Amino acid sequence: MATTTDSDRRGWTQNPDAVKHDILTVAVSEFAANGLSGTRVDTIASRTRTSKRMIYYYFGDKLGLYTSALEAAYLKVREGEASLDLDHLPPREGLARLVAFTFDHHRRNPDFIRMVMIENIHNAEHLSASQVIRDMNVAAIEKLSSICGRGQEQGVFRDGIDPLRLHWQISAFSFFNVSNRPTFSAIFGNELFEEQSQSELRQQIVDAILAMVSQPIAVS
Amino acid sequence: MATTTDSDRRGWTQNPDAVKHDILTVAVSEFAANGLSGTRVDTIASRTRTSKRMIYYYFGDKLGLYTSALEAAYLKVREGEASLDLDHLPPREGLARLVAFTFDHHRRNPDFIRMVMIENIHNAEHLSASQVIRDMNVAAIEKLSSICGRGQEQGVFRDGIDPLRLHWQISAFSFFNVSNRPTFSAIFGNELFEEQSQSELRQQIVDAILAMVSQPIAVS
DNA sequence: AGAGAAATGTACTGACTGGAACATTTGTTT
DNA sequence: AAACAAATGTTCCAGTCAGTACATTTCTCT
Repeated sequence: MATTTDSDRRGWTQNPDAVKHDILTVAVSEFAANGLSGTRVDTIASRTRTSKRMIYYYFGDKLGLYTSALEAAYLKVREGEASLDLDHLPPREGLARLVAFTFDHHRRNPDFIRMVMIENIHNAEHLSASQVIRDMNVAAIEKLSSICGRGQEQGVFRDGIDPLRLHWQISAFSFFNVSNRPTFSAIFGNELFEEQSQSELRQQIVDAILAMVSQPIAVS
Repeated sequence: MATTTDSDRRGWTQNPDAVKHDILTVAVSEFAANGLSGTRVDTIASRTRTSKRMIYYYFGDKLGLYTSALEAAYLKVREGEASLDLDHLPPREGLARLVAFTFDHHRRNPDFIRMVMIENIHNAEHLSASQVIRDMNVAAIEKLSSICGRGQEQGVFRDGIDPLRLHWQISAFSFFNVSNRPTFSAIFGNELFEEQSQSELRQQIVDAILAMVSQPIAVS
């Protein structure tokens, strides 16, 4: 709930950007909470400073709003990731930092995770339509690629690492940890999701990833 | 699609069990495809040999049907797992087999995965109500526990392994691989999901898990 | 200032959808 | 066989909800 900076619409002044932004913020939260068909346009409207009329005015229909909300969610999260600068770190530390960051970042952005879950339920058909999103994510892989490249040059990483697979693995842990928390803790209890355990899990994952990129060692 | 054994209702004979089973099968597939609020009771009914009337007769309301479908999905999948006997294998092989099996089993049961995804979107509130499901899953952990115990006795596994965390990690990989395939391949292409890559991923995961339970080795 | 465009308010509707009412048939028990 | 219970068929309805029609206000440009 950011204090609307440039837009304190006192009394009553037009401010299209603020209105759009307001709608999108609420939309993300509603869609993330209730899914595409579970969300009511009227509910979104009522949580907004504006009216349902404006939703249709700016976003056409429910699907248009959903797609925009999806993009907004991706954008916000990828922005957070961009703040991470790893190039000045040695490869192993850089990778460790990246993994730990990803783990935490996912935890901090449950709405984003939920939007992705929902999009997966819908077979990513709306995401596919968004070039914006594709570009952002490819950029994320490049960061990983660069670390891998440096690591291999310096001989601290093994050859033949596929950055995409690495990304897949890092994501798997970090994503699952948030996405499946409800069922997991309904079945096995909440223990794994308390702070202490989460720290340990994060460390475990960092170690696992590092082991995976290291020179192979025969295990007895 | 088992050939309805005891129930070929030729002409017109009552057969409550077959009707219930019929409804549940369709319900799982519809709910898995469209989510809770995205699913239409009428659609389920029309895909059934019976009518909407019977859905309400046996399951009360939409939520009741959904809950039963969820249980049915869990039951079917856990049955498949029960067929896996690992006690006669040495611990390392047993664990490797379990991990590989889990990976494949999840791939073979996308509807189950989707039901769990949906349930997570709903914060597991319906699953929480089902004692049946909790019991089944706890049983799954016990299988893992037993392998760990044997491995530690024999000195091939390190001490302090927590079976629950192990399960968490195995699930993370295997689940994510199915649940996030749509978004992942929309963004990065389908390469990782072709047979060849999937085999390699599976092996990679088996190795990672085995490394994790092995006696620790300092890595340069 | 005034005219056209952009933005917003208000009230409404047509289709969809979960669920119920009412009626009938099939099975079971004594 | 009759009476009761279980199962099924048919029809309809009342609430919900995405989307629209129509009217008005604010902004921008000349």
